[in-house]
Amino acid sequence: MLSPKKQKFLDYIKSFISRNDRPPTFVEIMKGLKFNSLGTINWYIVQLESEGLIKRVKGSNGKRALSVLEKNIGNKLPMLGLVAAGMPIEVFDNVEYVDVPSKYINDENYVLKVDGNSMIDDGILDGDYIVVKKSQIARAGDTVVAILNGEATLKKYYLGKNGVELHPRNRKYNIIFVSTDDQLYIQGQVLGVFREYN
Amino acid sequence: MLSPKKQKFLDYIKSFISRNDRPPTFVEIMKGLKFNSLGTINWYIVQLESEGLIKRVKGSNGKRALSVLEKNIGNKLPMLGLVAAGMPIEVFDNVEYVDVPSKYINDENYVLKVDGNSMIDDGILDGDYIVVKKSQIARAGDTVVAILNGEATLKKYYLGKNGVELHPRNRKYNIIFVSTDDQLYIQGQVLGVFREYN
DNA sequence: TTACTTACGAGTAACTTACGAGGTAATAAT
DNA sequence: ATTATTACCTCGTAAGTTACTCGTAAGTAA
Repeated sequence: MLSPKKQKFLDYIKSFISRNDRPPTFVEIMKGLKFNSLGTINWYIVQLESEGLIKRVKGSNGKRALSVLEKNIGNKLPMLGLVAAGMPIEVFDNVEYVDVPSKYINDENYVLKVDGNSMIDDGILDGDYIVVKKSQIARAGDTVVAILNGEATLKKYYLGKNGVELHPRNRKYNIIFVSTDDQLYIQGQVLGVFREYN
Repeated sequence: MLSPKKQKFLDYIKSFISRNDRPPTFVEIMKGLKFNSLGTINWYIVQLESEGLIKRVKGSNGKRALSVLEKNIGNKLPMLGLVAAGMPIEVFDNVEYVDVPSKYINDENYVLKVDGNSMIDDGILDGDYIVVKKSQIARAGDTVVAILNGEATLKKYYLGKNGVELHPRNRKYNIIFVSTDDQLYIQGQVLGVFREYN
């Protein structure tokens, strides 16, 4: 938990970057935050770096520059894209971060937005968000994001007599029996679902 | 069991953290709780720590050493009880705190666990958690927690020709037309739903 | 040179901790 | 019926630590 002053310092850097599309120099921070010494700025930078919240990188022209790591963006996970039945996952180019319960915060997790109704009988509706944990394996009964022959899909994973079965949860769709000819990758396991009302 | 004064003290810390995203200083607690001595604050802290409800993070002493145990930390809201169709809300006596997206953290919100299937067609299943905002009013289309003649229920709120209608979202249940003889209290508006998989 | 980053020593205010003392109120002992 | 005893709570202040700030100087890359 960051002290208020460090938080303010970090917020300034973030907002500077979003305003100017480049990180501030030490002098700019000093003026913006009304400090009187570069030593103070450096002290904060060292502190924040040691706490893993920012890192220093070489700027484009060789001068040093700061960059803020994504991980400090609140209790948020990247929403990587849409998952819809029968389509590759559509990845957004500018990733949004969405607020999730803090227990899900972890490097292995990400968020997808659900497109379509293939899981409607499990209460996963079009437009819901799912928290996915990267994982190549699944247990029977897990809800998983799978890539079958290049197409992504959200299904329940089961083991039947003849191997893996992917069950949609919508009576209109059929169970998929995965044969040995098929290429199946489990991409992740669904940990949670959430939905917002306005 | 905690004495009332200690409970109040602990509650103050918890609510401070959820309001400000950081633990209070001794002075802040002193002012907030209208004590006149830091010694009193320290006495409570020592007491609560020895009862295992609080811990100090920074070893010996130092600034901002106060921190509440994980159980109470973070983005949690009280889960006040169960809401089931046709029953008063069942209030738990020892309130649990559940993790929710941080945007929902605020004194007006709380969490209920859903018991029953009256909203299944809206993807709200038995066992799901709902985030509820205390509110006596509702807009048409809102999902609300309402008390109708003493019975709590989770329904969608609409205005029909003859006044308020409460719609379940399960074909097996009927729409409730609220008459002027009925006592209807809107208790809160549902802001979000979430569900966990194991 | 110019524009910037790093490093260091030292000071101060903010904050926590320790300690001694005292004041109720309830229960037990005389 | 008075007096200890104990648990619970409150105060004031001194001492100890840390977080933050400064100024200055040296280092590094275009």
